Amino acid sequence: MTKSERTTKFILETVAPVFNKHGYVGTSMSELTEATGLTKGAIYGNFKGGKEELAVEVFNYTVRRIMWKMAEKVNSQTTATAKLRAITDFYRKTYVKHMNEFGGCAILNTGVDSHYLSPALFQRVKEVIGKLKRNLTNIVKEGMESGEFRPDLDAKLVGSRIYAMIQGSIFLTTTLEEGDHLIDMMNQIDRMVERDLIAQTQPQE
Amino acid sequence: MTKSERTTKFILETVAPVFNKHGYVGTSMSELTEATGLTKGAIYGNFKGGKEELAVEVFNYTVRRIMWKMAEKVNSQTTATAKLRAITDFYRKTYVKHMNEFGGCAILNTGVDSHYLSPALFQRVKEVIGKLKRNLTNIVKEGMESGEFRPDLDAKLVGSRIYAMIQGSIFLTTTLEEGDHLIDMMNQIDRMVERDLIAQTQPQE
DNA sequence: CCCACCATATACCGATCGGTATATTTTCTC
DNA sequence: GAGAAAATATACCGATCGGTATATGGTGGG
Repeated sequence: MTKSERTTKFILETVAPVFNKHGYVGTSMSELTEATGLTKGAIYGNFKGGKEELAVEVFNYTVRRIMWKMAEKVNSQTTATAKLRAITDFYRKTYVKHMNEFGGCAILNTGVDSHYLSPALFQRVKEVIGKLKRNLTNIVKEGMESGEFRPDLDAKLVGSRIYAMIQGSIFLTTTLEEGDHLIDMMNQIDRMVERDLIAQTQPQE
Repeated sequence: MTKSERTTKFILETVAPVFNKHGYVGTSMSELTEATGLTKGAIYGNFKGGKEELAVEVFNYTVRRIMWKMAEKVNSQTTATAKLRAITDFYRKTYVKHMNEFGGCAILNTGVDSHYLSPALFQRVKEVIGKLKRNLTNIVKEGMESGEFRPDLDAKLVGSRIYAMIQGSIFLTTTLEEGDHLIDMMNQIDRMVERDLIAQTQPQE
């Protein structure tokens, strides 16, 4: 790994929480030079596309890192139930901590922030949300095919719903600065999986 | 109503969607003069506190108007079940349309946007969210006291949860530009009320 | 170890930022 | 309807914005 590659990575890492907290327009180049200790020459040298390209790459970098962590936990599970549980556990344990250090959720913040301000950035957010929704949907489908889940589910709807619940609780957690909201919602999702998704061998006890 | 009062109101109305779309820092005074057709002199004359005071008053104005509309629908109902249903109906019918015209949800956008950038604005968002959560919680309590709902509910938790679900679906709706997310979530909340909140006279059929 | 090249720093650009002092017009009161 | 007062327009402020051209310095290949 060459020196300049390390610099590029260093910029991405250092600048990510700044962008996340202050938003795309709210972050100035001078903030970035201050945060990194570098000069504009260095930053523009590594990101020729200017502020917008930098913001997009920062977003990609952040999302890739955190999604990788989640995928690791999820893929080590075999059943759909366990995978969904791994996801709620990830948000409960890993993601709350991440948000505290990072200054909130990049997807939520960037999604709201870039709308009407940076088409390129906004497009990327849409794609990432689409991917996360698809992941959830696929797990539900998997569960349906294996007989683990009820066969009459609308997998896409369930996936979207779970993701909306997650993001809603993230919004309350960061805005009210009360982590309970996320925890409670993850409990609620677990409960929902158990009651509405898992195929019940007998209708009732 | 004097002329200047009408001007003040005109500014608030005209400027509200601009602030909502571009955010606090993303909105420049020149955008506001352009949108209103007025000059800086007029705007600063009506809002001595400058951009931040204007943003706060715009937020208050917007929230008050939309919350009033919702309260109207809710207060015309007598039972807790009907009140919750009035709320989901409000989001389904009135709020989706409002967001289309307005450029999204002021609470979500301002909450994300003002964090780390405008303490005064952020504080107001927290207060408004607190109030909306409290409204929901109080309806749940009301239902518990009337015997309409199960007596063993954690009203505050239920209220928060419903609000988080609403906001999560709003985020997906505006970011993915697909209104279905909000509709589906409102259906889900209705279902949740019926199954988890309403006291069942017999445990099962 | 040297030197060519690439990365970073410096200095600077015009544009725009939020804000204000003052001139001018409009509104309201009597 | 005249005049005081309030509201709006105009002109301007220093600071900072994102971005760039060029000078300087450090890195890595031969």
